[in-house]
Amino acid sequence: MDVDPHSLVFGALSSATRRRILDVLKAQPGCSVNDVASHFEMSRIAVMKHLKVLEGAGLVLSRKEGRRRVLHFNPVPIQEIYDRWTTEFSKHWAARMTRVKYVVEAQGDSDER
Amino acid sequence: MDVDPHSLVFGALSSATRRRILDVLKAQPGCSVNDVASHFEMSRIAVMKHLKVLEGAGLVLSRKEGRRRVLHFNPVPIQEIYDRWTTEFSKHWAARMTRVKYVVEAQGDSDER
DNA sequence: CCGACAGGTAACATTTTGGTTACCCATGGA
DNA sequence: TCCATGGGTAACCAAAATGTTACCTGTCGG
Repeated sequence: MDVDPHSLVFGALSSATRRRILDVLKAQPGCSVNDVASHFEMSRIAVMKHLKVLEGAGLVLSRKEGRRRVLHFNPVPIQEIYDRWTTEFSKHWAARMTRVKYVVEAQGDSDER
Repeated sequence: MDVDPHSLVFGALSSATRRRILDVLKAQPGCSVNDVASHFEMSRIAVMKHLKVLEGAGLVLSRKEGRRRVLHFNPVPIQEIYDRWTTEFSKHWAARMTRVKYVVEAQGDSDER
């Protein structure tokens, strides 16, 4: 995994567990680390590490409140990737569909992997 | 990294190298493995492994043509994630911006990471 | 004040990732 | 035919990711 923001966000989202954590934070904004951990089988420490990855990608915002850490989902990084990739891929989408269809058909008899 | 399609696509995109490979395939559709490898410092084998990851995520389509392997970028998996996440996050975006702003301001004095 | 509770660190084990070199196979051109 | 070219596999290695347990720190409630 690299250091640029894109890689951090994609890397964070590449784990089903972390995406589930985001779901929890969306459903219960402002909840604590233990609140999140209670939804998973793994140890609280493992959840904390996932939270650190998510926070490093900017997908989670947190602050200490007394002895609790208050967690919030932050959609902004996703929105940013969204905006960039829309403009970048929009020219490929409709235009490419025919080509992709051709490729898929043409490889019908080839070796798959 | 898990096995579900989402994780595969996000995982594939989490590497700047692999995103650059996609750029090459977008610019030179139908090019060969060596064509791609010529754009990078690393060995051809390393590039092939990246291509395998991309193909596993459905982002690259390939077929054998003589002794060459012909490569194409496939935007469909990104489009699918796009569609799903649009509907899933759209309710959070505009609505959340005020909350996020609040959170950011409120944590102004807290520890950052 | 003191114990329970929430969180954080450290050290460790295991698995996955990302790269290498060495070697093999197939094909296409002279 | 024969060899250069493109591709593929195997074995190996270092580093990073992902989980664990053990232990420490700070804060809230009684």
